[in-house]
Amino acid sequence: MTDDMDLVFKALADAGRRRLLDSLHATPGQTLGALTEGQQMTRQAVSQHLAVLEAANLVTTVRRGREKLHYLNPVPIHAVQARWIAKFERPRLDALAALKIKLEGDDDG
Amino acid sequence: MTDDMDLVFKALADAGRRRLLDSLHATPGQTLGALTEGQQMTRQAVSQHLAVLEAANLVTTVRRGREKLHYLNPVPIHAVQARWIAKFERPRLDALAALKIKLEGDDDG
DNA sequence: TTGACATGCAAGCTTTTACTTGCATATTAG
DNA sequence: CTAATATGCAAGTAAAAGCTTGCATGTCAA
Repeated sequence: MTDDMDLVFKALADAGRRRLLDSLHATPGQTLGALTEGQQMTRQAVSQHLAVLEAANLVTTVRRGREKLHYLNPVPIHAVQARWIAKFERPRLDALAALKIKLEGDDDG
Repeated sequence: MTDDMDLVFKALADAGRRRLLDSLHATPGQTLGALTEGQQMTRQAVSQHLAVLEAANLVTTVRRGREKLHYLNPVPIHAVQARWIAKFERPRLDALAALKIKLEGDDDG
């Protein structure tokens, strides 16, 4: 019984896939080839990661001839935030987290 | 190189572990035995899941004699929200997500 | 101390995940 | 048509995850 939320969580649980989402966030509509260039993976590996992201509905694609354009779909990420993360929020933590980010630098592996 | 964020994402990528967090959110300070009762897993399986959650700093423990009390630590969840999810937010989606939750019911598997 | 209770440790098994290699299909340009 | 380009499919391999079983350690109560 893998529901939709579970697919999203599992899709996000890989740094390579999160990097692909970052890349699509920065540059929407990239092809498989373009996405592969920014990664240290073969084209096939990237393709399989994209399939996972598509299954979780985090990425939507449009075919254009022999190319496949990839777009980030932020809705599932937002659903995770609204339906799951919000349950665990405590009011004050926003400010603390912001400070922590400032001190640490804002990168994600 | 698994950084802190990656441990958190991976820890959250399992429905059983998310249920444990839910349980600790509802009832803080539960022992391993108490947490096991609400799950369809053996004590050892729950113990191993809790170890993953502890490694990600999502759960903090206090020893009390022969018991070990478990507490949810919301800070890493908030860090994920603030440092990663926030990047993908689009202003209007909050209202839409709230409506979607209302229509679907608010459960997580 | 002794027995019951709560948790810890570790080996072994099964399933899933991540990745690679090799070939197939589809599209565009000349 | 033909060659180059862009992607798809599938089998195979290696590593990681999830779970179980069996025994060990530590604590409390009588």
